[in-house]
Order: sequence, then C-alpha cells, then structure tokens
Amino acid sequence: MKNQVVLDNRRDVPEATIRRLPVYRHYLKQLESEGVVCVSCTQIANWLSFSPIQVRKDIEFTGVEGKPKIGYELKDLIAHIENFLCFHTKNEAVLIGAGHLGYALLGYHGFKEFGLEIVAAFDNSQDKIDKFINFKKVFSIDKLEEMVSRMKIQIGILTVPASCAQALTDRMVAAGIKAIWNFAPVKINVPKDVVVQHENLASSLAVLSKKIDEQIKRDLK
Amino acid sequence: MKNQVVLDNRRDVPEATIRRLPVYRHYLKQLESEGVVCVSCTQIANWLSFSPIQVRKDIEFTGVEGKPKIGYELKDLIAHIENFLCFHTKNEAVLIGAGHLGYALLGYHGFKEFGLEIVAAFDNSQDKIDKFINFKKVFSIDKLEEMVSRMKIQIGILTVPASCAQALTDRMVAAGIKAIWNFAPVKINVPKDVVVQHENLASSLAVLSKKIDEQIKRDLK
DNA sequence: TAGATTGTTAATCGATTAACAATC
DNA sequence: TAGATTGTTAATCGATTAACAATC
Repeated sequence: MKNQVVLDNRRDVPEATIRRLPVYRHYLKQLESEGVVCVSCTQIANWLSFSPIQVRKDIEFTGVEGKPKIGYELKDLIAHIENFLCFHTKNEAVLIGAGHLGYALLGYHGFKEFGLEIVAAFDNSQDKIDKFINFKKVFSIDKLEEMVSRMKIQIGILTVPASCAQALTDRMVAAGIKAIWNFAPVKINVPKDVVVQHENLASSLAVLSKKIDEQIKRDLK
Repeated sequence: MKNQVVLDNRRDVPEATIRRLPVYRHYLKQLESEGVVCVSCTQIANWLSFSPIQVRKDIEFTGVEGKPKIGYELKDLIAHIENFLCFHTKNEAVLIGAGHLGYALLGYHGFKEFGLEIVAAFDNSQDKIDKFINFKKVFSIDKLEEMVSRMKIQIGILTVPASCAQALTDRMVAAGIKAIWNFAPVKINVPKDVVVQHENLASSLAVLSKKIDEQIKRDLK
C-alpha cells in the first residue's frame, strides 16, 4: 500500500497544510456541484493562485490516489480530504457568551458540515437566557457545569470578554471540556491535556497592517 | 548603528513573528499597568509558554536595545513593537455587512489602539440603514462608492455572505479600496495591488479538529 | 565578582520548491 | 504516440533553535 509512511505519521503534517485543505475542499465542492468529475492539481492551483507543486504535496498527505494525466476523481479527493480532517467525527460543543460574536457563530451554518455541532449556548444576561438563537437555546451560565458533564460535551467555544475568559475556562475544564476554541482576546491557561485553539484578531490585524505598509512602500518605488 | 541590516529588510520578517508581537505587547501592556519598569525575554517566555530564544529573536526585529542581565525597558519595548507594527499609522476602514459578525467587529474597542478606525458601515437591509452601532452609522450599500472615494478610505472589512462577497469586493476596489479584510468564507479575486487578508474559520476549525484527534490518540496510549 | 541576559553567529529542522521517472 | 500529470526523491530556502561572546 502506497503512502503508508505518511499515513502512519499524521503528527508530521504541517499546520499550513491543514489550513489549506479546507480551502481546496471548498473549491472542490463547488466544482462537484457543477457536475465536474475529475480535477488536477494544476486546476486547483490556478483557481486559488497557489503553486501546483504545493497543492500536490498537500493532497498527498490525505493518501488519495490520482491518475497521471487525468488527475483525481473529485468525489474520491473530497472524501479523502474530509476523512483526513476528521470531518465526520461528530463533535458536540457549547458556546459560552451569547454576545454578537457568539450570535454570529451560532448562526454560522458551515460548522455542521465540519462535524461540529453547537448544542447549547450559555450567558449570564437575563435578557438572553431561555431565548433561542438559530434553534439553539441559551441557558444560564449557572447550568454550565451540570450540562457539560451530563452531556459529556468535549468542546467549548469561548466568546466572552477578556476579563472573564480565565474564570470560565477553569469552570469548563473542571466540568470535563477537552478542547477550547478561544475567541477572547487573551491567553488562557489550561492543563496540558486540554487543547486550545486561539483565534487572535490582533495578530491578523498586525499582519494586515504590515501587508499594507509593504504595499505602500512598493507603490512609492 | 545596530540592527541596520534587519531594519532595512523588513520584508524578511516571518509572518509568525508578526503574529506573536501583538501577543507580547498585550502582556507587556498589562505589566506596564502594574507598574513594572523592566522585563526580560525569559519573563515574557515563561508567561506565554514560549521559548526565551524565540521571544528574543522576535523582539530583535523591532530594533529595540536591551541591557544584558537587566532586559528591556518596558516603555521602550512597547514603543518599538508598536512602531514596528505600524500601530500609529491611522487607517480608516469601512465595514460591509452589518450582520452579527459585523456588529461584533463594530463593537470591538481593540481596533482603535491598533490604529484602525471603522468610520462607517454599509448594509442593504432597511432595518439597519441609518441606525447607529457603537456610534458608527450604517449607510445604504448604494452609498458605498461615493463615500469610499470621497473619504479616501483605504480598507474594507468584508462581513457579508459568501454569495455576494466578490460583487462587493469589485465595488470596493473600483471605489479605490486598497486592502480588504475578508471574513466571508470564500476566496475573493482582486487586482494585484490590492492587499487581502483572509480570515478563515474553516481552516481554524480544521486545525482544532486535528489537535483534538491527536490528543485523543495520545490518551489512548 | 558571578551570573543572568543580551546580541550575534552558527546549526538544525522542517516546509516549500524543484527535478524527474512512471504512467495514463 | 506525445504530452500532461502523478508519485517520489532531492535540493533549496527559511524559520527555529542552539551556542557563545559581550556586558551590565
């Protein structure tokens, strides 16, 4: 069997590859809906303005097999990418903090196809408690521990102000949460068996600022 | 003068460094408010669970000078980071799409200290037009071109559904926008002198899924 | 002084890019 | 067949890490 070594060493996959694969998938899904059957790395690369070599390398990690000259069968390629990214592992999550960002995430239909389902939201505002947002009920934050442990929820999405991020993290961890998607603009401390993914707008804005700065310098030349 | 070579070659700064610098800054600001005067790379690294060597390397890019054994003067270090990240270059932006994500971004007070000011929002919903969100007025999307070109706005923040992202991108570009911060879950095509920063939740979610997957595998051992 | 920390150069590691044989 | 594309190995490039002299 081909690609055995790669498949056995998934920990060696570059994060950049993992980030690009959903982008390929998005484009492939679109092609699929247009009735396309086969696709080559060159096509994908041209569409996304990436290099064909990089696309092929990324795709290689998924273990899919293509045919020289023809490319990859679209269905097969999508299936391999989704399998590789654990799309079909159902993950239930709770969302902490039903502010505007929380609302936006609750309303984002894209998560479900990624295997992520937000089953409940929590907030401390009476105005929000017991209301529904996109068919998801908002509960009092007091019920956090009980529901998380009873439903064995593994993922917490943190969309609260920086000032209470750590306290709520501690409560989630104590209740058994194993992964936190942190949108609060602050570092949170967790035990080392808990996974944290930090979404940092400040970092992104810094990158954007630098890009603009570079562009301005190019224009001046 | 020290660090001349580095300062003259800012284009060589790794994106990872640019992403970490605002994180350091956030911590340093906190220390400053506590009355601390000096700080070493080791301290920063310990706090953020990074390596001291990496912190020093990142800080080196800003051109700040420290003192062996003592470290860096906090004020000086913050100033160098902010200067390096072009924090004090005032950038005016418009936000397109006053949905929940748009609301969340309009309400985020953190942007201003990064030199970014959202001066207006645009939407096509009559319910939202002429309302104010966090002191920012929402205008009809029909007024986009006129206002952007009249006010010479350079940055557009795109928080619209995927289906209309490209059309609005084209309108912004035609009106003179030079940088787009794209929160729509789709690739947008722009002329090569326009900067795009794509915020991709799908990619982040993929990284989180893989981390969880790895963690589960570790637990099984 | 002694020792911690900076500044700077070198080594390592890993991701990206290139090269090329295999093949449809 | 010819040529485009895959699969795989090698080379390059750049970021991270290490090493060590300088210095407060």
